[in-house]
Amino acid sequence: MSDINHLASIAALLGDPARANILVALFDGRALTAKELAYAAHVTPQTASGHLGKLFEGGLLTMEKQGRHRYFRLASASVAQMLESIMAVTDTQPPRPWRGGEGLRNARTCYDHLAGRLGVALASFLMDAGHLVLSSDGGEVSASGLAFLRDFGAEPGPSKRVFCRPCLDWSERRPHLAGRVGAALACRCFDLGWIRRQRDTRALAVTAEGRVGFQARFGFDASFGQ
Amino acid sequence: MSDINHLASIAALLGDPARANILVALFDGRALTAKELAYAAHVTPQTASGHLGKLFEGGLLTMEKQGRHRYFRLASASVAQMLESIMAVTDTQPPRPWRGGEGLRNARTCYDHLAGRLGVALASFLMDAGHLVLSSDGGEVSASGLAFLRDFGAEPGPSKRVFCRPCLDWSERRPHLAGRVGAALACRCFDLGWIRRQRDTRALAVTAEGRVGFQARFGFDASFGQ
DNA sequence: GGAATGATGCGGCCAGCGCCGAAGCGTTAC
DNA sequence: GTAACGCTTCGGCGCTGGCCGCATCATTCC
Repeated sequence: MSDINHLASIAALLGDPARANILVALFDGRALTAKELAYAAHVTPQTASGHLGKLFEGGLLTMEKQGRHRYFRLASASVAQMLESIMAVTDTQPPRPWRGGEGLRNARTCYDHLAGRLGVALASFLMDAGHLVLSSDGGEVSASGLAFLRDFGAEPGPSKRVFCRPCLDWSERRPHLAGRVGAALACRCFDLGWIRRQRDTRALAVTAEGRVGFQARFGFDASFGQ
Repeated sequence: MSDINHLASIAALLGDPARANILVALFDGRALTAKELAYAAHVTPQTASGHLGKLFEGGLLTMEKQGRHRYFRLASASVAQMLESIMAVTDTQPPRPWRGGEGLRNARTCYDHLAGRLGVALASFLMDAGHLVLSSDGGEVSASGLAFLRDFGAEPGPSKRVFCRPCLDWSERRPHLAGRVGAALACRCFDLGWIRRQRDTRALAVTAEGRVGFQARFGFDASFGQ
């Protein structure tokens, strides 16, 4: 009883377009200020402030003050996964024409890991090389995969068995690599300067070093025909 | 742009208490009539009809006419997973006192698999016996586990590698067994008559045969102290 | 055919909520 | 100190949307 109302109240928070825009803007895991989020949601700062208060109250966001700025970010990975699962539903629906930018299709972040053609290409390479097994239900990194990741500088952690969470890509409709392994891989690619975030979009830019690096290490052309 | 509005519209569908009640009532995968759902949502049939129309229009439900009845069920497993992930968020939040029935804590269905103490106990047995490895990120059935399941009559499918999706239990806070394997296991337990659905609740009843069977096969007491 | 039942359509009521303008508070910059 | 900036609170407007009573249609039972 009470928890169903709680479910509904959480969902109602996501149900307003302005708040949905705010959450999606934060979906890549960054922390943004109230003003930036107001811009992202296409509302005035006052209105955004109200929404942010509700989202914070609802436990979906965390906030930290820094001088006269307030930085907001998603409260946890489970919030990101919730957004992900809703996007999965919006996508399994009538094949509505996708009018988003081509940049988002190529490469984007999905909270803490990589998605789009880049994410799928990475996962494909690892699978083809026998480093990874992935299905819709789960996945696992092999011994050779663990060595490969370690050599690449993306050690996923100390646990003996390294499972991964697959994440169905809404643009490519193929699973890509999420979970600890996906996060470590994405983090390393940022560190190497292979990919860079862009302003005002979740789309990622593959740098010149990145194109060379992905070709050399992972054997695919990260320009995706551009 | 357009897909964010779509996300918001889906979330708005879940954001109304009456619709949330309808979806949760359908969460165990059964098909229910419009009247039953009106009762579950605590609204009149007219109101429920409106809600069902919206949910159907939004692609969250499927409907089939049978005589003068209309049976509704969740449109897909991805809808169930969406609900699951929202429940996960509602639960990772302030440790609000749980006022639900004790029956639900013991055994319930989670769309197509088993949850509650029963679900966790099953997963624990399989893990202790070396039949299953499960973490928060993923899981896998071992060769011995595959043989065990086959012998039990719950063959999960022909694929060489059998991964499982873990599902964080909101009452036990431990992962239990979802995905194809979880569904096959639950299905077999129903077939054997070990568990039975109850009216007007997602809670399951463990039958006398079930208590004997779970004790013999899985080595735990399925009465859970009752 | 007639009555009962399940489901839907319509009209009207009303609460709730999103929105912005104006004003207030706190911090930073000069 | 003064000004600029970021953010929040308050108040009022306007509209969406949930709810039910009543009526209608379709199906089944007798």
